[in-house]
Amino acid sequence: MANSAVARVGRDAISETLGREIVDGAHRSGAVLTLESLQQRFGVSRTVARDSVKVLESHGLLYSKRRIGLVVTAAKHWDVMSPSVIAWRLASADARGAFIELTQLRIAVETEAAALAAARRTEVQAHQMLDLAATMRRLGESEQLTEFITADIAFHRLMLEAGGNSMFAALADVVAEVLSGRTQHGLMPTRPMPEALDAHDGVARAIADQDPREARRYMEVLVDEVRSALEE
Amino acid sequence: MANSAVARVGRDAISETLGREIVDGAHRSGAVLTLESLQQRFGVSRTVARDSVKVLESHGLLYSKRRIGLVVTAAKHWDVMSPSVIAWRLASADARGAFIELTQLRIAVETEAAALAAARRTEVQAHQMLDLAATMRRLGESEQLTEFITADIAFHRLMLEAGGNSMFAALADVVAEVLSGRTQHGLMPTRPMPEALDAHDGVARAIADQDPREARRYMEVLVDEVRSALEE
DNA sequence: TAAGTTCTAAAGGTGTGATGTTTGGTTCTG
DNA sequence: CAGAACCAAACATCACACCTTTAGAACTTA
Repeated sequence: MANSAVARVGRDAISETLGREIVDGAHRSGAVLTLESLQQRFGVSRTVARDSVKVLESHGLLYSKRRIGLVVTAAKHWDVMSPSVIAWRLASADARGAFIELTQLRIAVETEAAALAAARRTEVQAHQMLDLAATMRRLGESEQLTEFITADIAFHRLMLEAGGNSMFAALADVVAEVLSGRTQHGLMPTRPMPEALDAHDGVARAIADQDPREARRYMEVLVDEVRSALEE
Repeated sequence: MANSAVARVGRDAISETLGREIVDGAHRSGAVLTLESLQQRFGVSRTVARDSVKVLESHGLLYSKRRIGLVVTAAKHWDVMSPSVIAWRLASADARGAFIELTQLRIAVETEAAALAAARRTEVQAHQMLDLAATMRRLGESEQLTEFITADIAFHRLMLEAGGNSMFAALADVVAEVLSGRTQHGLMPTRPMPEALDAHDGVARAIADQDPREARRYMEVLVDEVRSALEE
């Protein structure tokens, strides 16, 4: 039953492919596709083509119009906070731009998240944060970069979740992406700076002490470093 | 061809209804629906039922599993930043909780956005911001609350867009929602405080002056007010 | 010539029946 | 009792028919 003429492809793969193409600019805003063309191209039935389109449509990448077809939407209407769109942008030609925007978002959210975490953290979370800060220091000073980043990600995720704001928590994956991407984008020294280690410590202690103001202050230090790295 | 037994309902209305129900907790995490049950309930064909499900699926509210059906996802997996989900949450029983989270997000993003706008604004945007700040003062002092809020929304939207970060710009609608919702949630005095007017002025001037540090400082003033209102 | 009207065909929307595919459960067997 | 074999449920996909909307062409008319 293999289709020899066309690379037969699963349902998700189609929206995945099209999503990447649109975000990548392969189809300009206003460009028109048709279900028929998708059926041809991917060798699938109308049902599957429509399913894929539905996904893209609900992320705002296109909309379908009778008698016209599938109209690609301008970037300003994309659901740019959705994990799928973020992933597509990070895989696009403008990955760097996306990365910078994500970093700016992270910077914005994390100072507030630190303060929130200080106000809301549980006892267990407080201990975990202190532990992670200590781990980061140890790994950072012995230059075990991979393990360091893992701990760093866990630290930030925990902090974002401890604040009790689900929208902040939802950014944990984004932050993880940004943190592990920093090395590729030359935004990270091979050896974590002592100031950064101190600041992580400070944040953890402030959160444990339930001191939002202090937590914010230390997080500002971290974030300032990232900002200046961004401006190079 | 009207279906008399069941209230026949359009395609979008179904995902809308189900989305609200799930977000509202009417279907717990792990609950299972079937396409068949949706067809029955809404009096639609499989095609339409599947379309609706696809939308919910791409926002992470459920996933479909063979031999099982449509499984409602835990809240932590929802695409909580997507405009649809935000709207559903704001229409749910926990609207207040959603509103608070959105406000926290707004607070987080806007300080950073002010600084970004100062760095990136065009000449035209600088003038518009100054104008809007002046308009807000006039309307605020004459207690024209409705018009004031309109100007307020325009001000914040412009600022968010001026920074050039598409993720910040995407929050403009959310911020608009929060700003106009403040009155309903008792987070806003009937007469804008003079300090708030001054701060808006300050932000506008700093952005016009391309002074990120100052823009951030004034925005902090605004945001501090909102924070304290939130803590009551 | 310009403006309005009618018509038509293109493209998505919806409905249905048949068939494929996965997979949780059940039953059978050694 | 463990594991293999089997079954049936529910979604996945396909094919096809028909409905609905609507951009644009053709046509009319002032």
